[in-house]
Amino acid sequence: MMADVARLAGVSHQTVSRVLNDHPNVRAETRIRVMDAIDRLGYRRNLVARALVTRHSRTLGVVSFDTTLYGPASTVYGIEQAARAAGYFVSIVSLKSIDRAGVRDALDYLAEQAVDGIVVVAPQRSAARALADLPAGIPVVAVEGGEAGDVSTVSVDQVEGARLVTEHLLGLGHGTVWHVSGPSDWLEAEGRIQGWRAALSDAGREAPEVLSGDWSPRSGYEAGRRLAGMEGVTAVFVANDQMALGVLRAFAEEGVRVPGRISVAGFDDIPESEFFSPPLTTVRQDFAAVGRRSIEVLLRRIETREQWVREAFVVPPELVIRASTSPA
Amino acid sequence: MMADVARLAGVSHQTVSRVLNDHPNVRAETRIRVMDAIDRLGYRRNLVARALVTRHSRTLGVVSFDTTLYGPASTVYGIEQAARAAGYFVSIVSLKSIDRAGVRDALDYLAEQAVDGIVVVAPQRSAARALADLPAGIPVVAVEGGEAGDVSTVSVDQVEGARLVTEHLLGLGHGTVWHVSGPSDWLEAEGRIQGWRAALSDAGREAPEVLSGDWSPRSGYEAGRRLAGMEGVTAVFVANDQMALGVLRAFAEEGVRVPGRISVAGFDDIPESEFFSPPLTTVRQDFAAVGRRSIEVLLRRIETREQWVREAFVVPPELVIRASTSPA
DNA sequence: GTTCGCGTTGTTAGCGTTCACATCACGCGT
DNA sequence: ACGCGTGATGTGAACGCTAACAACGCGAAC
Repeated sequence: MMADVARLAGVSHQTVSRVLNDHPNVRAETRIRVMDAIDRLGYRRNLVARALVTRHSRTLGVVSFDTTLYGPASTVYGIEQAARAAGYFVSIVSLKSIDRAGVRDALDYLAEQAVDGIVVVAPQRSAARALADLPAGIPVVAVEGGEAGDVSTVSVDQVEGARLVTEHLLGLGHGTVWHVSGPSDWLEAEGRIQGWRAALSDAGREAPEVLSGDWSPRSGYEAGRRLAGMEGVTAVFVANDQMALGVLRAFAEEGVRVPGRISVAGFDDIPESEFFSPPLTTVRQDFAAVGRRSIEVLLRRIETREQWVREAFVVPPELVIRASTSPA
Repeated sequence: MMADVARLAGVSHQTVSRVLNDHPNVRAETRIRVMDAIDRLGYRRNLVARALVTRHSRTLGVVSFDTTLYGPASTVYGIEQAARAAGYFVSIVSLKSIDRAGVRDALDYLAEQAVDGIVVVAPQRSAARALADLPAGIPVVAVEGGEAGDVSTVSVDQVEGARLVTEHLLGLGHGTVWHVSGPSDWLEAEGRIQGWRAALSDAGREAPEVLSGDWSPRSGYEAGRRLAGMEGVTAVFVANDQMALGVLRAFAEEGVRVPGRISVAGFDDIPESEFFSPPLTTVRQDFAAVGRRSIEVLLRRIETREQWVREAFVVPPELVIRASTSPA
């Protein structure tokens, strides 16, 4: 412990502390002597004791949902990188299902651990609602979350992304665009539906019935079977790339040529999309940027005790055009 | 803090502590009074102070590489679930590149935070080597790691998995099986090559030249182009599903029918594989089991101060046969 | 009726840091 | 020669909890 180092260096424990914290008022020679003692003893400061007195753990909590999926995994990755770069640890709680109680528990759990702040990746309405009753006093930022509660949010502009693909398809001359959506509880699913609807109505087209899936390739496959059997479908916007893969599979089985007979577009731009058959037109989300941004926002709140203003940061999506879409 | 609760409940702080720690010798009535005071005040104990005196943080560290990939992400997810179920927090460090220095830094970083134990997801030889010089005194378990250092390991039996696919292909009557491998620094890549070689040589066949990739769909695509141009290739075992997707894409472009002319098999069974065109024969790895098992091993080491024996746990892989492989 | 044991509760002393303040040496202005 | 400011260092307390032990009351056993 610190006292040992102090003894070996012939100084007081406080001086050792000063060296460790880069306090200016330490003579260069003393500093060297202390440093020397530190690595002679292989001393490593005890951050727990430090956290006790400073009341800062330099740990951030992250609550996320199924970090097995590409989106959340990438976001969490971005968060972790940014946090570590800023000298913070990241403690993760990954929920199986996001319901209000689950989120509450996770937040409590993290609060107990005395994290300095929390990032909640809350893509579901139910999760967003749980943010209404937060443990008091801990800064929180929501990623991909809704407007619930008194919390700043960072997210990719889903509406805009959906609008981009839909307009792309309409621009190719398709009379209308069908949509396979995500589960209705998800804010992202909702945003994509909104953008799709908006683009259609701006073009004076009527929105066809929405087919809905659960993000999984299988649900896309099932939607694809239905679409293949329908008349006059020439363009489909699928709410994520995994489901789009399922759609493509169903079309392949049914002998529906893509993009020959039906154009298909996805959302996310997972690494695989470029190699689907055919390569998938999709919307790229910069998850890393979202992660970075959320940490920025959170740290600003933590480090400056500034007057709190609720903000909503939006990261722009990017349309990636590949071979799965073509003129009508 | 605890004193407030004690005052409100009319007991000493120590009794509050006892209630919080489920100490047996507290009168039922007292316990109730204390509990009552606790949630009347919204009191939450300070785990930092607790950790300082108990010298256990109930936090585990996880060092992983690119948690964006399906395998690591799933493993980390399994680890987190298991750890939380056991009442431990999980602090994650996700490395961009795994070199010895990077792993060392991560371990140091976690050691400073006073984690009770560390799981290193160390699928690369260089990472495994870094385990040789660990911060002393902290229990460590390596996942997918090699035999380096004095560390227990938990992993899926790569050799066996590769053997299973290769035998499956040979059993279908293919004269030999080509292989697209992962990067040579990866232990998993090596294990898969080994199993493939073993199966071939057991069947008295010669192993063709290995094409090597970097796990990415693109590298699989490039290998696929090469294979498509070669004579007499009828079966290919690709070291992961993402690269297999690339291979399938290349074959589709070159007009090589799968499995008509060439059978293709992968490794991992990512959720997408079932919906590739054609659905991919592959080897399923139970990442969740690996995660759970590694926590079991680690906690046993932490909680019982038993004599330390190095162990290597192996989780069996499972062959999943789909439409991408057929008789020669 | 005294003693013993046991269940329950209280008291005190740290855990290893940092913070606030005290101290000391030294140089400078007057 | 004196006081005073300033930079370098030391001292004691505090952070909020648990461990160890002490103390107390009460029923059983002699």
